[in-house]
Amino acid sequence: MELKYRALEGMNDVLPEQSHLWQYVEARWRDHMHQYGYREIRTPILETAELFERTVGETSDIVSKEMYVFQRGEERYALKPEGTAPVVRAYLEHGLYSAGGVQKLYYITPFFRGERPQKGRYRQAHQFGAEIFGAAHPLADAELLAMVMGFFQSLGLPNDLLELRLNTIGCPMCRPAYREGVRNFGRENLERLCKNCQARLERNPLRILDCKECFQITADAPPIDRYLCEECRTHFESLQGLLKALDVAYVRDHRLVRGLDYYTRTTFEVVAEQGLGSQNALCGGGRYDGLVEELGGPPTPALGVGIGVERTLLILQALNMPLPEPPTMDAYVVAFGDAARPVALQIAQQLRATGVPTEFDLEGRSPKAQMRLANRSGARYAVLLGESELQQGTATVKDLQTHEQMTVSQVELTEWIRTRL
RNA sequence: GGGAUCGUAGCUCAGUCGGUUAGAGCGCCUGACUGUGGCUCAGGAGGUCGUGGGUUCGAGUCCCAUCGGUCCCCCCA
Repeated sequence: MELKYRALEGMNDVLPEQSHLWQYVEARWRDHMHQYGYREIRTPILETAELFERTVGETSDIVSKEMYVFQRGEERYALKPEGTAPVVRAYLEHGLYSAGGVQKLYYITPFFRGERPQKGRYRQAHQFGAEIFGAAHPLADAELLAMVMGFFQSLGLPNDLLELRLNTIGCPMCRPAYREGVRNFGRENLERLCKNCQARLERNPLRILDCKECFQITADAPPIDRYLCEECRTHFESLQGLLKALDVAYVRDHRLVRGLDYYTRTTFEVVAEQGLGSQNALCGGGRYDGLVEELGGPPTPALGVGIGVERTLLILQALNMPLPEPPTMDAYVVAFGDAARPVALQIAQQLRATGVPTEFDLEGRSPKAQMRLANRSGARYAVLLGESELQQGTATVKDLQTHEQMTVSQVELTEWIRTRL
């Protein structure tokens, strides 16, 4: 069929047959966040483009070629391409730091990147995010990672099907030296690197480490460990000790540098070994101790994670994890004949008001058709109303599983059904 | 941005070397049952074969273009 209007490339409708699955993982996430003491924050979809240019980085792929930017009057706006920067902006704008102590915030948000879509990658995607402000101690890193792995576990995903990859990328004190080290290594091997990496060697040398094309060559690049300053080194060692104590398995990945400029020290991601195709990262995150200050706030250590909702759903389905059935009706009110329809509607309303999910035919259909719909709705009980019931002030209740029928007075009907569900 | 692949009813698909009114299953609607579902049977609705152009006496089938889906590179959630 030729359609005049269709959803934009990479933008998906979530249809009723899938939406209950979204509700399920969202509910799990909210529960999980509550367990850990996070509170929800919701920020607008639009921000000034500059917010992301400053934080994510002008040279990052996200900003330089994937961000949706448009102009209206003098202002340049961007659809949020990630979740952290807006939360930091709100954190500062409303002075949340003045409450003192650690602030733990979570969110569920769409985000937008103009990429070519493929499995697990869309132009509008959604993420579960969690951010911790004001916690410099590695305890925070450890709790965050344990929280993330615990979330996947709570969805039934065995942790041994996932791989937590962990790295540290140092801080402004020690990273420059490391960047130079990698840059020098790159220059020494310049002609062997791919064109892409040759180009970014000057602007963002660390990115050559996670280039798949240059995987072989950069295997010999210097690891960061001997460049780390004392503070970064002890932070990372302490974190690793805590993870072991918590029995959180991880793999050290020297190449994990990530594409957002604001990260410091800890970086991590969780990849699925099967079920996701080539976009196999379920989540990514890390520490961003300099970001709050970068945006004009007080020096505030912080860290966070973004979990892909679509990818989570994909892997749950691919690995046949337990998922809820779509919700069904409990009752269906059937009217035999036009005279019964208004009464049937009233009774449906009563049932709904007492918390019984109830369906009712809105087309004035035949009894037969209504019964068919009653069956399809999944309702346990069909409430039948015809002339004789109307005269006697009763309803015939049919149990659609056992096929049993009985007469119940209209006054007692809602209570009768409620007690039997 | 580069590449691969696919586009026939709501869905899953068939359609033989181009040949006449384009089919099936599922789903949907109606009836068999003047007030009763799931099974069965009968009937019905629904497609300008993604779109545009070309070749041909004739195109769903061949050619070109274009749009869209899917997947991959890139990048990342």
